[in-house]
Amino acid sequence: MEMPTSDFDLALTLDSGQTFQWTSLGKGFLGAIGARAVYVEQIRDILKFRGAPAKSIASYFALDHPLSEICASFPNDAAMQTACKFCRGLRIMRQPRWECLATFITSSMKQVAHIRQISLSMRERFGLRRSLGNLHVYSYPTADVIADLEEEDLRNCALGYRAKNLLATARLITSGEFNLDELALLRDDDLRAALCALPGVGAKVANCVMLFAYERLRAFPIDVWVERVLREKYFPRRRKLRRGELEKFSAQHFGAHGGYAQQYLFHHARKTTARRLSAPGS
DNA sequence: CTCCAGGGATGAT
DNA sequence: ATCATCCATGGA
Repeated sequence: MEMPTSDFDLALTLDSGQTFQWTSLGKGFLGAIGARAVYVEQIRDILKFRGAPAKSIASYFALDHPLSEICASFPNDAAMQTACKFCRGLRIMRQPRWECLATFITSSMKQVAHIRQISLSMRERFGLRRSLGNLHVYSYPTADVIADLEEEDLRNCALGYRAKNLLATARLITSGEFNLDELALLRDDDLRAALCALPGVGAKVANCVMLFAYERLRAFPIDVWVERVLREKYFPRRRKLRRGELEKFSAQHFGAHGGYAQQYLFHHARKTTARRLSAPGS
């Protein structure tokens, strides 16, 4: 099957650090949407896909987001405009709630490559094997499945100290004490506070989950990369600057689609900041 | 080898 | 409220 798209860059979107499961295969990507194995491939403005209905694909990749309007709402400063140009076609996807929450609990103090490794390891060990022809992927393990594991099972997936938090959160959800779907009714501040009550969830992870799984496009996660960008580009000569000031500034400066702005700043910084190379001539 | 990563919880100012 | 420290792991 195939469908037309506009203002969409599949490879860019999948490489922007919001999801950690898709693997490059041939000209496209293989992954899972919920519990379905899916293959997607983009040729110019045509999106070819197998494994899920068009409606599901379009929703997952948020092809309905008015990207040109969103970009037009960004502040007209140099850093933002540079990032915006660099990220043309990058969309904030609609991810399943538990999958997104759990993945970002495991993301603490981990590089994107590590999060990906943890995520894939958990899928292979505890997820459901799903096939698409002769291709195979694994769904993300449900909260119920994880709740029945031991901490060591998760540590074997390289979660380290994060294992305890993920296990505790899974058990809160499985017990019915905490319902991720009911939270969708809450306004942003209440949703954030509710998520922060979960073990292993602080402001940053809560904002990621709000942005990537609750479609709260104003949520502005501040990780080490985004904090660097804010300090260097928006507050150059201010050595002492409180964290709270950065949060206040970003909430008012980037506006109703601050989450998109944040994602563009994040991805641009991560892809253009040269890693320190070892001493030349060695 | 060293450095650092899409941080959070805890306890001390 | 803000800061210091600890927590595990492995790619670069």
